[in-house]
Amino acid sequence: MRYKAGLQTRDRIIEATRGLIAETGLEGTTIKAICERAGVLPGSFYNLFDSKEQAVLTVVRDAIDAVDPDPRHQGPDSLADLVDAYVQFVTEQSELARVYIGIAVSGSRGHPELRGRVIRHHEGRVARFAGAISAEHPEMSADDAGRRAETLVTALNGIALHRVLDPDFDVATHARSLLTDILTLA
Amino acid sequence: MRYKAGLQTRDRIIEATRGLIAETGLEGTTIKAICERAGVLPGSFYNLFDSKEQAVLTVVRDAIDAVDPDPRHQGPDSLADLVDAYVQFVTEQSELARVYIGIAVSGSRGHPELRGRVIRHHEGRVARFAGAISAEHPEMSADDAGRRAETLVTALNGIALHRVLDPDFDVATHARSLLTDILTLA
DNA sequence: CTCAAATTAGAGTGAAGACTCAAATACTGA
DNA sequence: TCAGTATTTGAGTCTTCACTCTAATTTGAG
Repeated sequence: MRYKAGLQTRDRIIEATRGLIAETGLEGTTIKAICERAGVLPGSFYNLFDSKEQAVLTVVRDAIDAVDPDPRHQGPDSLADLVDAYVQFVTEQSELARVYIGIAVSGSRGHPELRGRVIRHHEGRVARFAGAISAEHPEMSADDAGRRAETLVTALNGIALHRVLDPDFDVATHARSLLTDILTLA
Repeated sequence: MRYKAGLQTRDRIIEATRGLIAETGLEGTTIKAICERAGVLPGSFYNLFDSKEQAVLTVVRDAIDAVDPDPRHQGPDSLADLVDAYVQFVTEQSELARVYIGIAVSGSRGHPELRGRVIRHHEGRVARFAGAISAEHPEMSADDAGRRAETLVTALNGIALHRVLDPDFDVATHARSLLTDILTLA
């Protein structure tokens, strides 16, 4: 992979793999299908990847990262921004969202590394949401903020899950309702 | 399947299939694996089922039904009861919960019947939750109750999803928090 | 008890899967 | 330009899958 032809081919293979995982799941993601979609022959595939698994894991890792595009950014996000970012991810990158949810359920089996990665990622997101909640509701205890953050993030994943099932599901509206409900104080 | 030996064998096959789907996903659910786990040979399997798919679909339909064990019961459920029932399902029948969530994501592809079934089932659940909310909060508009019910059910599925990832996740606590938050009026 | 039907045994089939390899071709640094 | 490496080709291997088939065994109604 030193010539640009190789890099381009690699990109096409990754793209084809991502599309197939999103559209047909791991079941339909065969070497044959990947190669056809990428316009490549098996030999080329194996010149660039050690195994099918390697290509799949690359796609999955990208999907996990895409959920939260800027994890290092420590700035003071508003809660609404965080929620909107997730809504945008779920609706605009629905392929990756599908991969993310799918892998969270089934793909983590046999891949403890992925499971750990998803869980750690989730914890990071909860922390960020908790920070935003605390900032906007200084009167709330840290414990309470953390609990609400965890509930909120988990529930948002539920919304994403449902959207995978029903493409017409109104993600934005429900996400905002959720936010309002969870932060309405008695 | 007229002799009791056949019925027992059928039960063992279904049980084995359910366990395999939950533990290894559809990927690891092969005829060989099912037969080994059930203590049966392929010939017996195909004497009782037309195809592997038939056995899998049987398990999946059971899982969907188990989410809401008594859908006809029109009595005045309390919201807390409904939530508790789901918590109980998720924690005590985690195998079926895994199957349900897994199928919601990937298994519905290529099986429009299943997708429709899951969505209809979801709508039924939302209606039931909405009824309970309205009963407990007569001052709330029907629209508002419906919206909150949809958010609640979807968020509960998110909790179930997370529990599939992390067996230590405290489903009961989060489900109750969610209920409180969503029904706290400004 | 008996016999037809149900069930089980277990080797075998064809298709499809992931992956390999040696030869041909394309690319690029020197 | 050209030598050497990267890339592509495409037929081929080996494994596993779902599923079949025939013969043997078990069941239970009459």
